[in-house]
Amino acid sequence: MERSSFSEKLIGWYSQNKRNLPWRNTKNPYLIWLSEVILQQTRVVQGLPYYEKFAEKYPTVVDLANADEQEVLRLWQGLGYYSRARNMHTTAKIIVAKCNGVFPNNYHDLLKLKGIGPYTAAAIASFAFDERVAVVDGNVFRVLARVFGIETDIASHEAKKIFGELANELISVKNPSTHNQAIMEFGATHCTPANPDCMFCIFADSCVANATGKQQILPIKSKKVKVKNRYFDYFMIEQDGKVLMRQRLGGDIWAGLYDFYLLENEESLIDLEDIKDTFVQNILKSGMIKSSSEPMKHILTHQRIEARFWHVVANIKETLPQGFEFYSKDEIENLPKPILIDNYLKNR
DNA sequence: AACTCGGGGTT
DNA sequence: AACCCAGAGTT
Repeated sequence: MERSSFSEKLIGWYSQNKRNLPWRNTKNPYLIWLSEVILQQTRVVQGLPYYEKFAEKYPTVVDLANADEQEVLRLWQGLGYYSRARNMHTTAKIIVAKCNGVFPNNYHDLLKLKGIGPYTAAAIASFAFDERVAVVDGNVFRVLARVFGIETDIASHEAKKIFGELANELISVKNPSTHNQAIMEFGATHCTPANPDCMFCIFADSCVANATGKQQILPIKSKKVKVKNRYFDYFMIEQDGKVLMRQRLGGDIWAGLYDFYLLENEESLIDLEDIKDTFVQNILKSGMIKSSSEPMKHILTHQRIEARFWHVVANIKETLPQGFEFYSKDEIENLPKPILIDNYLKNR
């Protein structure tokens, strides 16, 4: 297929079928950046309310830079992949401190920033600054793999190069911004993973997958996530109306978020008679268990967590474990928390 | 190149 | 249950 033909068909389709999304009505690089970070590995419908909240609370990069990290994480709560929020906050501060609050205006410089990888740099550069650089996201992999019959494993190093080069050959010279928007929109709403609408497709005549019936196997992706089982016994320790919590450190899920005292086991939930943790032993000696929840399943992409909550009213005299403090109900409301914790607090 | 980082929707 | 989502950072 001719390069210009591909782009013209795509942009023609887009003009008729595009959704009206708020970040498409701006050239503001900050707002575009915000939307792109939110949409990394996140569906539009899930990210939309977060975009609205962030854009209202932090209208400029300076507002975001001046915010407390905890406040940013709290606003991000429920969206997952919390390093996105922390990196975005870090980058906002750098842009204010080192770039006088002005966004880098090209792919090369954007790529240097924390949390901005090849996709996001291309998105900002093309949408905000009309640079002719192709975005390559999951949608683009799928559309190109099918239309051009590319069977390279998209998880491979090679695929990034092959699909990237093809995407950059195809991208419109005249309107790279709309082209990039269009190919992703086409992948998201027409050339969908499970049931692409090949019957009414602009590429029906030339699409290799349509001709060979390979829509279901393309794109080819080898990587299989291995899921790890984890068992969490959480102790919500209450004293004088306040609850013991701590901020989680890096190196595990939910870095920067707050949760309760946790006993984790590899095989199963804990046996109350068999607790070796001295802090919990002491708590249970001087205090009392007010309730225990049914085991709750919390499914992540690569982990399957079974969690149980013990509500203990305590009378602690010893020093608290490292990092733990008591928080009032109002304070807890403002802490960023994993959805698992938030659900428990709301529903108990 | 492989691994890790969430939560939710779809099939 | 498996897959995917406007991916990126770390090792």
